[in-house]
Amino acid sequence: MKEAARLFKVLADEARLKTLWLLFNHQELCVCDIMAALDITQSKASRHLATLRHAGFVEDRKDGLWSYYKLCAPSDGVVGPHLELLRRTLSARSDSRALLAKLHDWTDSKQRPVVCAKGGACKTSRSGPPSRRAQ
Amino acid sequence: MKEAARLFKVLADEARLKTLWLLFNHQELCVCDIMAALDITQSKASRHLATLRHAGFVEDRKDGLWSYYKLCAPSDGVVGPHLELLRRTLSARSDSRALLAKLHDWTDSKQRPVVCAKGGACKTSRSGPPSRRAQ
DNA sequence: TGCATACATGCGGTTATACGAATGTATTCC
DNA sequence: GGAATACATTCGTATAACCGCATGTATGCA
Repeated sequence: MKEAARLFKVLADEARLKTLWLLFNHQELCVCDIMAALDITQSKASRHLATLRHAGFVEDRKDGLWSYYKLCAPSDGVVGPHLELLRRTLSARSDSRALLAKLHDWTDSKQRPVVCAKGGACKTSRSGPPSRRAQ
Repeated sequence: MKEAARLFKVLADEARLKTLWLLFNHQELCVCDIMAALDITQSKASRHLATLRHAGFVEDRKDGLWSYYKLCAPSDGVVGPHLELLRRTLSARSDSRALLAKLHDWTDSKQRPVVCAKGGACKTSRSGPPSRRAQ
């Protein structure tokens, strides 16, 4: 029962819900993707991702300088059903689609470093992972 | 999205989860029932019930001195599915059954004011609603 | 080797939450 | 009316959550 409350507490934050929603719709995302889509600072994105990771919602994978996050497999049966329900709940909302659109704008811009350099979304970085860069 | 976070925040408390669980299994309960089953103070029980009420999870009914709480009808479609999932999740847990047993011990004792007067569960009251009293 | 990048984390401040204790309110019973 | 009861609410406080800022760490690149 205490455990259930702990899990709900992790879900009780808008930034974390948005992050989960993005991960529902993408295989994996790096920290700068979350930063750009949610328009938040790097430390905030990193910390919320750490919270989700500690709670067993997501897992990370390091690749060079980048940390990629993705949803954990819904194995334990406690987190899984709630996430699935959350996914369906959010799917019907317009702000959810808007958030996805913002992420797509960002990932598109990552292909064109020039555009990104002029935009205000990226403060500390001006390009995505090397494998995704157009150059 | 912000609204979803707000609802999860209401669920992110053990006392409130326990209260909801008891209301899953009983048509309606008064504040002293929650106090006894959860072994918490009156102000704590009242406050958590108010939180659940403000969030639209439960509704209250006044009958003389007593306030009876029950679950709201799952009409809006946002709260309902999550509560149903919570209900099923908690059903499988042993501590959930223990909590129900504790409530039943209390309601039984309400039929015998003498037993309740000796117990430590009720601090400010020594009997249940008049309609349920054995005398 | 030196610098830039991507991310994690420690620190201090602010805000939100939870709590017990006490008080307030409405009701019932004598 | 007065006491007792059931509950709500206020108040002060302790704790936790969240955040920006700064720094630390590891990696990649010239």
